[in-house]
Amino acid sequence: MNVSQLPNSLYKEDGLYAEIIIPLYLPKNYTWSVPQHLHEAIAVGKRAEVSLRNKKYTGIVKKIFTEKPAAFEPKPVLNILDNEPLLHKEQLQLWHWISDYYLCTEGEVMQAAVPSNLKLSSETILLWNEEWDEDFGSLNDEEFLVTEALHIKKELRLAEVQQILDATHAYPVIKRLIEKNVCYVWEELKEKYKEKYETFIVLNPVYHDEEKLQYLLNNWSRAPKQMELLLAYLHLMKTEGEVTQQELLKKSNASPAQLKGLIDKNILFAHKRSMDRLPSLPKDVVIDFTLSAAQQQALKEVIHAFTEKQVCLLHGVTSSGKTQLYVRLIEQYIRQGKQVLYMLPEIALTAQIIRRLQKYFGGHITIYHSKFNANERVEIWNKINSGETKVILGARSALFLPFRNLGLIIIDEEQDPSYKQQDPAPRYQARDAAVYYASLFGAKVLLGSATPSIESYHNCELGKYALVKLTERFNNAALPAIELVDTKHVISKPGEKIILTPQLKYAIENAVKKNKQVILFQNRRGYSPYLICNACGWIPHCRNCDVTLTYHKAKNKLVCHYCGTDYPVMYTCAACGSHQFNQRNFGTEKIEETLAAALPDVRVARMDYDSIKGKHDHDSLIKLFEQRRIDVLVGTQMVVKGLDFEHVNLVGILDADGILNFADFRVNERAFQLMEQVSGRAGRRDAEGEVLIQVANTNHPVLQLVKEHNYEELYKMEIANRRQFFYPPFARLIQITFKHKLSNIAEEAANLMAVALRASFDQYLSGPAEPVVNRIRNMFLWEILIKLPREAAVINNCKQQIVQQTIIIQSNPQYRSVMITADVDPV
DNA sequence: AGCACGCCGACT
DNA sequence: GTCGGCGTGCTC
Repeated sequence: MNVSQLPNSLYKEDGLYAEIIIPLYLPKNYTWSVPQHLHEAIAVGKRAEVSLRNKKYTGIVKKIFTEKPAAFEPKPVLNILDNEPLLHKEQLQLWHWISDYYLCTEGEVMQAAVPSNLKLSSETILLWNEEWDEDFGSLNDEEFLVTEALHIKKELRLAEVQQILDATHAYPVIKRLIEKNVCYVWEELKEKYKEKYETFIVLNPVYHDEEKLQYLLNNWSRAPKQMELLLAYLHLMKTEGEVTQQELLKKSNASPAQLKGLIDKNILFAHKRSMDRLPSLPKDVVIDFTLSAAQQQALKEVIHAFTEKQVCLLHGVTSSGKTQLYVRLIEQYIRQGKQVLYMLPEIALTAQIIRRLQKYFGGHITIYHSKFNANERVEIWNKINSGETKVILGARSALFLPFRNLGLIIIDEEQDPSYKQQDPAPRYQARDAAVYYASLFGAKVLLGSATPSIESYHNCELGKYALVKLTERFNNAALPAIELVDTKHVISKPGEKIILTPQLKYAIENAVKKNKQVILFQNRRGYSPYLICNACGWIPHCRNCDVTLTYHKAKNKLVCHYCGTDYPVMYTCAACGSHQFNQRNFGTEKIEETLAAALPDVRVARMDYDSIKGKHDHDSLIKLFEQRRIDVLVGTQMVVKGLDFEHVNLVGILDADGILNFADFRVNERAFQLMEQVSGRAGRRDAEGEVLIQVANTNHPVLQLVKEHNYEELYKMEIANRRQFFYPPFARLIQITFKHKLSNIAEEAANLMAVALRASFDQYLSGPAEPVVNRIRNMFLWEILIKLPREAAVINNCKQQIVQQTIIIQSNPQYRSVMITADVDPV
């Protein structure tokens, strides 16, 4: 241990104690004592092996101190697992900030932050007790099965026992076996990360001598296959330089036995070498473009803004070439030897952008997102920790990597909701956490967006962030012309929406004729968003989530888009017994079908959550579209994120009413952002971009703003709305805790929420708070109704009673809690 | 997380 | 009467 970490007077070999974060939901961090022999090794940020309730865990040392805790007797730290700290003080500070700000434990942050292969937890192993009297008769069936297996193997892992006993009740059986002295248990920590080895084949150096090699070949007797293999090897070596065993066998069609023959004869050697899983590219910076005058100017402004402010918002219209600006900025930081974190929403991390950046930064850049497997993550982690990697391109979880001298964080598409982690704790907003994180390094943050979030824009208005605008499209392409197509007067069946207006149909035909491509956007997957009973108007809902079920034609199922459960198609109305259902509205699946019927010569493909099973499907679909083997791409939000297609000049928004009527409390912002993003896909390389918006409510104010790309006006409108009806732009997190089950408490909870919020409103609002509070009450009521049933299902529908009703702003992990997040203002 | 302990309904 | 599910408390 580094003595300087201790207060001066306490170098003495007194007791040493460590506060250690373990990846569990514990009310606070626990303390372990550090035995003498680990005094040297222990340091803040290293992993420690500790035992808690007789299970072993890997934790991170957070603090080292000498005062003995009075309240309990600490157990000893069992081991220190690292030679060098895995984390630095900045990461630990970040964890602490997140746990405090977003109301969770540091253990939960650790769970999200550290790759699973670095968090070992113990494995229970049963060991055969040689001294057992082998009285098999005393065992019941289950005990006998386990004992039998153990008798043969002498050692069983918990997972194996669970396999024998079908999982659920392995523990009681094991317990009885221990009591009966059949076995005893052992807890073992396993390092899960494994280095990757590759076997290389090398020629015995003796034969580097041309003559000797010739002699060998000329005097070859028997084993003609081996000779063939050797020749194949020599050829490969000449062309590739290095030859791996795998490659050699594949290319020569030889068998491992033949290779072994050559190795046994000492002609070839095989040796194993530890390999990098990540492809290594040359560490060059090759930037082969020049910025336009407008980009140049914006870059200058950003750099200047960073001399005064920590955060800068770059508001650039779609296709203004924000990425190129980032690239230039990143270049500057790399040249200063600083690290850069470039964050993108997960969905935008496509092969397209990755390829582009790798072209510029080669081996300096590393990608990090959830699709990487655990071993790869460890390698990325180490490369950042050692400072070898300068640039990380990653999704929100990349924030937790152990940067050492971070200089810049770029958050592209900063308004994207996927920066918020919703489901498992920590529920954090990565964009805001990044602002805090950067401040720990004195690093700068660049937020980029064509449609900034209201929060960030507001921070600019307040003077907290700097604002730089980029209003010109790259290559001087004009923004696409936006045209509304009124669907009110297009004849269709009553209650049904028109999918393809004649105007849009004509425009598609026209675009395809000109060899251009088309993107059609519909914010609904599936075939029909809901079925409705013809007789009584009953609509099938999900049992768990209480949301309407979407009909999927391909699967012939009703699917809940909230929890994913599917139900058989209903033929009988649960309310009135009628057998007639109408399909209301349309989703991507139906559009695809309609198009195929209306325009049989046009090649149509669909891109949504259903048509893309693996990451691979996504990439290959994009490739097909890029290669122009598809004319029309129908899709959900997926088609808008981070893709740059050169030949699209028509974009259709099929049901703008659906977007404008979002049952969402931020209607205008979301609707504007979505339409702006979608329409930005048109005409990125030429001046002929065209956007058709099919809409019945043509007077909606947001449509006008979309046509004008008038973000400023939208912002004003939105802020005014929030002040009047909703909530202050930046409410703090609110958490309600219930000490028992949740069910008929939604109303109650919403009331409580309203009470708590009323107080916070006084700061922001001058007028009467009542309308605001009512609106919020309803909003939270909705949230709770939607979200609680899932929670309640987990906790198994118990009694309808709140034992404790408190709204706490501080965390109290003792209790089960429901948390509702509002957007949070970064400190 | 996981495991022990205590409380109430089903039942060999 | 007990067996066992479920809910609650506790772990350095």
